[in-house]
Amino acid sequence: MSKLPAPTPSELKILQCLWHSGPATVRAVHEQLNADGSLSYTTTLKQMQIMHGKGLVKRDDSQRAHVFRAATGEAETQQAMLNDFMSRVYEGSASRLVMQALGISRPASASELEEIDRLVKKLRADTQDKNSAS
Amino acid sequence: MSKLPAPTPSELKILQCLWHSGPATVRAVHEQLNADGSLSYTTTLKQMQIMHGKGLVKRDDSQRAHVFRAATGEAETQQAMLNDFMSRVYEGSASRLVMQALGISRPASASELEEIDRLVKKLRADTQDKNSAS
DNA sequence: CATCATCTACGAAATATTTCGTTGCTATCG
DNA sequence: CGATAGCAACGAAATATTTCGTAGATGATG
Repeated sequence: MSKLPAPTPSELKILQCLWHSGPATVRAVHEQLNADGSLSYTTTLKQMQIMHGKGLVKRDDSQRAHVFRAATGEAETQQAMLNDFMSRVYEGSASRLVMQALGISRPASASELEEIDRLVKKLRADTQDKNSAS
Repeated sequence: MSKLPAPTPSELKILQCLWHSGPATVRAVHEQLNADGSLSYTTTLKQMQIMHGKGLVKRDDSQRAHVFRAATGEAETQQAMLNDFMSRVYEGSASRLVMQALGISRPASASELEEIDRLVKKLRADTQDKNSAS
């Protein structure tokens, strides 16, 4: 149960590939990640071998072309990375992070804002509960 | 105007020191950042020299002990790092990031949630405006 | 069966990051 | 004035990340 290391930037790309497309061979990942062919096949292979060494991916080697799958879920990994990022960059203040995220880019559609609004309401209710309970 | 590189984790710690305490010497930064004395003075010095080379900090060397200050504002730097993080980890979806950030840790006080609520309302109003204007 | 394509494994180079020791300079104190 | 403390500069080691070439094994094709 030794905690997994955070994926590096290029490791993250591979994980995203596996999360979105499911278990895959090195070849499949390589072609999806490298449509332009700027990187060599062995680069992707090596990357995934390193990830296997770190425990970031699991490997089924019963076939000649090994099949890899992510060792952790996408949300779980994002959560861990977000926690690290939040404490490093925002010194743990979720609200400052959230406000900057909402402030800048606004890919947030009306329905997404609606969802955030609901979440805020719920959290406010929880806070209220805690305060009146203490 | 060549854009500045993102600060590395330990560079970020030094920047935070400068943002919070204002311009300071290597000595001052070192002692604040290293109360336990686990790192060597020259480590901090070298770090700050590298940062100067990258343009992350400005240096006043009119005194024997040079005085450093952050080259960019805290919010500006956080914004840039957040944009990078958001596109790398959440593939650009601010709302997913926000919802995870609000979901996990909840250092968000009632007043902070209030503020987020106001921001959401404002963004919703903007979206409304845009839709009815087009 | 011989050849060719495909796959894993391995070593290693190039770059970035973090850390420290040594050197040489300049004030300050006795 | 001479010793000492504090400072910047520099080189360099240790580690992590990214990339690639070569070698060896295995399966498919003619």
